[in-house]
Amino acid sequence: MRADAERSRRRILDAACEVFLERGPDAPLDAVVRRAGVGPATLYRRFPDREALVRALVTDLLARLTAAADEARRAEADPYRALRRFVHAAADLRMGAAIVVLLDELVVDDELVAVRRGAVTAVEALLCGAQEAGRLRADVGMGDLVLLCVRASRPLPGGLAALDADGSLVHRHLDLALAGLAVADPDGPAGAPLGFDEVIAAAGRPGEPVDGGVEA
Amino acid sequence: MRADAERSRRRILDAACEVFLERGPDAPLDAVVRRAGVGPATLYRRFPDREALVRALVTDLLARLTAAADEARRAEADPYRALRRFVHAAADLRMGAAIVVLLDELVVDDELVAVRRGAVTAVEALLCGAQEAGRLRADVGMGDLVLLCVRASRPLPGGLAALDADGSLVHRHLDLALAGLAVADPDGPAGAPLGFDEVIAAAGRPGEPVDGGVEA
DNA sequence: AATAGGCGGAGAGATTCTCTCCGCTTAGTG
DNA sequence: CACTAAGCGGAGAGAATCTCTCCGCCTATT
Repeated sequence: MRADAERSRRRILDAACEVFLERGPDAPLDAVVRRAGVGPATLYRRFPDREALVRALVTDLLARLTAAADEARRAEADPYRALRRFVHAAADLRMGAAIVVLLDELVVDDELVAVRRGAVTAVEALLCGAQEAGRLRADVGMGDLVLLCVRASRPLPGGLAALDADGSLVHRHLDLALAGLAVADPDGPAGAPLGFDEVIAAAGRPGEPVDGGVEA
Repeated sequence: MRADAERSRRRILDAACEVFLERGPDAPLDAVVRRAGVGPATLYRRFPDREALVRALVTDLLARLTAAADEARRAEADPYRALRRFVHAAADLRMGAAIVVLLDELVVDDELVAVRRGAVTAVEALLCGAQEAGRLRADVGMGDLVLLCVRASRPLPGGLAALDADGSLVHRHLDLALAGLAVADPDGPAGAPLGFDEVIAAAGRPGEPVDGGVEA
């Protein structure tokens, strides 16, 4: 693959990540094109349809996520610090996008299951490590962690996004949230720990129409 | 105003709140109409244009928010519990919507400034109370609190929304996050406390085009 | 029972989105 | 340096969506 083609591909994926994050998985591909600063033809040549783009984006992100988890595990001896390092990296990767589009827009084929399992395993190792070391409360689950990342990595709505142009606020708020996950418990959070499986289950069925309201 | 008209109005405002929250302030009014289960004419009769709808929604939400803050203050003797009660109420009100649309879509006239000041004052009282009582870390500001509420009260993207159909997860995660704001500090969060004024400033200018990327 | 105000649906006109064709540009190769 | 094949952006057709209005039926209120 030619160098400029690879560069275009990267720009499109990055743009798609942001756009889907901001406007949801149904965002016009037109918006992706504009954000990426490429011509429409370039997108459609590389990704024949929306599904192909989404799939490429998701597998790309999951792979990078797995790599980040492994890196964090290697780089930090203390399990809590490792988890923390990973969570910050995940925020930088805009992990939320992977999850959100993964969820309804795609039929989960074997390849996707495999790459997803890889990511989950790597992150679980971090989570369990921190818990076994007694640094993380026992009543939080993978799902809580994932949702924390999803919420944190979404860009702020509207003009608020400008507040975090350099991405430092995300990290501040992640730290605050992590402090809540650490053992130090005043009352403990309401409800039971949320597992990853429940998240997947919610994601399983292709996003039922959300207009709902009063149908028939 | 006739009873059914009042009911329609309420349904439209509720629907608009959800739709703007999910799809951003540029969401088609068509979608609001569908969600509300009313005819298009009903919306346009009540709110001549998008601006009128947004304005009504924002003032309505800010008023309810102020009421919630006062109620929390009265209902709980302990300042930290009062703050906590308020934050949960704010999440139920989908406070995020008020902020987001307030921010770029509207010219802030005097009425809006007044009602906003009312809300800010009420919430500040809660925050300062909890801090003076030594129950809340001193290095968090109004902006942090507001952004916490904004993040927490947004519906989860895509199919994840189904996870929290009954709204209980929001409260769990708010509790976790609040625990992070409480004094118990392992390291303290990165960065300086975020004030409310900075949030307003970010919001001040009407949402510059976000497509950006490579212009000129 | 009368009536004024309210309601939803159909649809015109404008806008936006998807996707393709085509002539120019650029990266890799000998 | 020249050649060539791959890549690129823009213009634009056709489809889809969105905004907003007219109109005939319905239903609170007196």
